[in-house]
Amino acid sequence: MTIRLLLADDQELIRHALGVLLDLEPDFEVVASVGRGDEVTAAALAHRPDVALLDIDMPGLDGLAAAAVLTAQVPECRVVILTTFGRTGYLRRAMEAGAVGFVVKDAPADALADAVRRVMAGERVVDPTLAAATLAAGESPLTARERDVLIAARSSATVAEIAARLYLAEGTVRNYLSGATTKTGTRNRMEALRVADERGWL
Amino acid sequence: MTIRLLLADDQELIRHALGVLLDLEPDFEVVASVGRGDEVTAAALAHRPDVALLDIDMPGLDGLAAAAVLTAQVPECRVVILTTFGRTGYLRRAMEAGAVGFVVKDAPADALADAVRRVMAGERVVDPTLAAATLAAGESPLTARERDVLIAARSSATVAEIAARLYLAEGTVRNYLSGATTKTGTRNRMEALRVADERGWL
DNA sequence: CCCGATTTCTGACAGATGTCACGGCGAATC
DNA sequence: GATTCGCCGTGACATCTGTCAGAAATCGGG
Repeated sequence: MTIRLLLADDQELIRHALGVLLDLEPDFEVVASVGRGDEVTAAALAHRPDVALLDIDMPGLDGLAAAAVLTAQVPECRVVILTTFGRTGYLRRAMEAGAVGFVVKDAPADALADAVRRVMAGERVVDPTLAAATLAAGESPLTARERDVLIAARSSATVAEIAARLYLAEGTVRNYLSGATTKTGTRNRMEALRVADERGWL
Repeated sequence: MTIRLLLADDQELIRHALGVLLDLEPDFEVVASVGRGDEVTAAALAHRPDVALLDIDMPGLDGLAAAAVLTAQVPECRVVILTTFGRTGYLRRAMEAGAVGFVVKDAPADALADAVRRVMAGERVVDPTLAAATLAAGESPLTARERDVLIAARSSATVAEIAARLYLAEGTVRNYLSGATTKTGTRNRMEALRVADERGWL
């Protein structure tokens, strides 16, 4: 019984190389391969893969959102997130989105095939180094409001804009941003934003 | 006559997948594969590859520096830089470091093998989309001093620290940073730094 | 219902940041 | 030689940003 795979990664060269690598395994077959997050569900419906390997950085729809849609619409397809080590903060959200595996691109060569087989066996698979790092990062210490403000800060450059968008006084916004920078151990809101984002606190 | 290849990329899974992909070509043979920039030269001396494929993001020594060392010490080995689309600003510096090819990971699947063969035939190979983008980004509009200050700003967080390091008045540093933000079309020095870095202006 | 604790929100203040107008210097041009 | 132009360096000014102490609102337990 061969395992049918769907592959999603926006870097075509990488996607193709991974496809070749996986197709070499006698019990694997890559049945679909897409370069955009918003093509994942359609491809899954058309080709009925057993496992979907999704990158996080993709145009259209990111891998986490794609995972959520996919698990809702094609529940028999198991989702494995495959991404860069820097994006490890998304582990928790990936699990909430219904993923059952999380493999980093720094992992040893055979980790991917191994993860696929174990996922098919019903296990959840997470790189142990990664799990430890996530555990160390811990729960988000940010309050709901601090998170809101940080998210708004991502698209709005100035405090006044954020205040206007959230219907807050400027002082309030500055206060939340200050709290966020303290809790992230950074020195300004730009760094706080980056750190919080990396740790999956947004 | 088979073409001997050296592969350098810090993401082991990706490196292995690319290795498998290239080894499938009948006229290619991957003779060395390393995960750090500072291992490139030693591996090249030991295995005498015809072409070295180098990623830019690597620990130890980045791909550009590795390319410079490699072309100096093993001049018969041709260097092809293989990297992410976001790092395209490094094209000029890659060429200055002695690279004869520049392939992005977004390229079509056969672009890499094609690039290797053309490089072996004595051609220089650059993705046309990429060349156009680089041309559009153009020469750096930054003055020498503005570049210095931006580079110092990368490691020092505050204006006072930069001023102390470069023996300038704080006002002067602020002035250069202001110039840099204007020329990059950004709103603060953080963004200016990021943009200038992406475009290879540093 | 009341009390304390937590969260939300605000204005005030000091310090950092970005912009401006200015003078000095060297190279290219007329 | 005089002029023009671009780059380097500086201080002054208005604005933005981060931190603080504390008021109002919310919530859960006694």
